[in-house]
Amino acid sequence: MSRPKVKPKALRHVFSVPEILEWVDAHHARTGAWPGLDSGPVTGILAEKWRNVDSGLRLGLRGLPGGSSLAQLLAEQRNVRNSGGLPVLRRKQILIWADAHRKRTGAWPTSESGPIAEAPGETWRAVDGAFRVGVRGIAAGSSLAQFLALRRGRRNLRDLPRFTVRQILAWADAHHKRTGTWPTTTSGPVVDAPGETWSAVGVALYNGRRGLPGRTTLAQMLAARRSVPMSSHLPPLSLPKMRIWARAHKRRTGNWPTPTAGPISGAPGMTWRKVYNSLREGYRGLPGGQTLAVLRTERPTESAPRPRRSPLTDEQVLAWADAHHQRTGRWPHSRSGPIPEAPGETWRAIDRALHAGRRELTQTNSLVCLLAERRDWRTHPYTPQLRSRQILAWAAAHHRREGSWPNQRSGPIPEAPGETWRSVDDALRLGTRGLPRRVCLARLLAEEYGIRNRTNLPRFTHARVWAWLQSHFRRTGKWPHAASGQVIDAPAETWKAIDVALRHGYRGFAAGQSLGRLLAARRGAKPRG
DNA sequence: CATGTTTAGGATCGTCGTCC
DNA sequence: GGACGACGATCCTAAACATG
Repeated sequence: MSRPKVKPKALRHVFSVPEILEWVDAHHARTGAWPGLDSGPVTGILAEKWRNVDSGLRLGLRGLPGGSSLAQLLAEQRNVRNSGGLPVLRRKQILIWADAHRKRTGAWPTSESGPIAEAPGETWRAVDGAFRVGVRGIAAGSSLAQFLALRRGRRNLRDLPRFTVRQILAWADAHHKRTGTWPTTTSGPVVDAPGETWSAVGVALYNGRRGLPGRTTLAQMLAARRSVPMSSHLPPLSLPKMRIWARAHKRRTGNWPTPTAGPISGAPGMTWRKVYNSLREGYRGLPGGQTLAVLRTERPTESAPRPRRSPLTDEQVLAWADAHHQRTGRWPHSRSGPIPEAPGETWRAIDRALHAGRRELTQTNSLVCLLAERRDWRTHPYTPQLRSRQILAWAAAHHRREGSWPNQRSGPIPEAPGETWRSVDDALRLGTRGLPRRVCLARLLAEEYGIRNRTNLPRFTHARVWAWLQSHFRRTGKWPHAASGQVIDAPAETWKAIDVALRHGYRGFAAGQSLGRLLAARRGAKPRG
């Protein structure tokens, strides 16, 4: 039965503001931090705690004037941020900061943009938080992204305009009218829709984004709705016809055509870039490996008999590939250029030789295929199919090892070299690599193992919470509060989480309540001891 | 208990590299 | 030129954390 010892009044130290500031500075010099209420004893003064100093400043005890606080003193005298008395954020001021950020960096700020250069102590995350939660004079229910979209017309990733097939066709028609060609996914920005690109349109069509059904492509759509021939089914190009185009170009401009010479007159939709690509890569019935130069000769040269090339072995090719991998950190592919270890050889030549089974190499699809088989290197066509069962087994292993379930940020999967949790999550979301469509890792784990995640948290109801409250009271004889830890009848829930949900309006509750208020109301309504 | 800030992680968009 | 997986960047909700 020890009672707290109360020091006789006469022995208590009398404080003064300059003296407190001395202690404050000493504390800062010693610890690098400013003292707070929980900083314990004040060094240099016997049995005084910072909490006592604060009380003195607040209540006007021990010779102090009162009406202040430790935090307020630090804010006024030492310019320390006081979370209890932060200045109101003005929307106009935020716009000035945002404009300055954009001028300096070329981009609008986001919540990830860190400290605000023009406002020491402030961060973009805190500003975003103020918009969401509604603090410091700002109404709740918005966000930095929404604010900048409203006031500066910035595109908000989470609120992008929906696409419709009709709209895309109208843009495509305008593109066709203007340029004489139909757009492709590499056509750059959509002129009639600022901010949009044909690449984004293509991805949205294929993956079913922004209101589109998905699983179609720009080329398929234009083939079906505008009778544009699909590039993969284009008729062969004939050398004589291309020579006629080239001579006409020479007559008109004085020069032989180059890949950048633009559209070909008399051949709607055709460009010199397309001709060049087809010659080089061997599309549309052409052999490949040629340039526009072949169009300059009058007669089809029999392309100078190819010098017979020395035989190779798979092992030799693999050794060069290993050297390339060692040097660059990547495996070579058909466009990796010359091979330094083998003067005169290029990866393209090797790739073609492998394809044709020439030069005594084992015939295989390609260089990539050889590396996939012999070096266990994974690339798109060789990415293995995935099975939900396999993914669940990896997840269970992760859980055994880490004590937590994996999510999209969990990094590589040790059981599956080359695989990451992100790549698995992407495949599940898009329904690729043999997986059923439109699931995600979190939902798979929820459905198969009952693992909670942020989007499938059960809703709360007042009735259920009231039942938990009564049960807690029956078992412990006390009513729970926010710090009471786990809910006995629902071990996955905490009283803290329930309190926060009541306050902010999460998980089915309306905002503006609290555990304490709920309890008071219920007990008032039906007292139960 | 109130106020304010930060973290964890789920969802979405768009670009890039590389293959055919 | 199209396909398609990897990846970075964002934006959002829910909850934890920090301080007074």
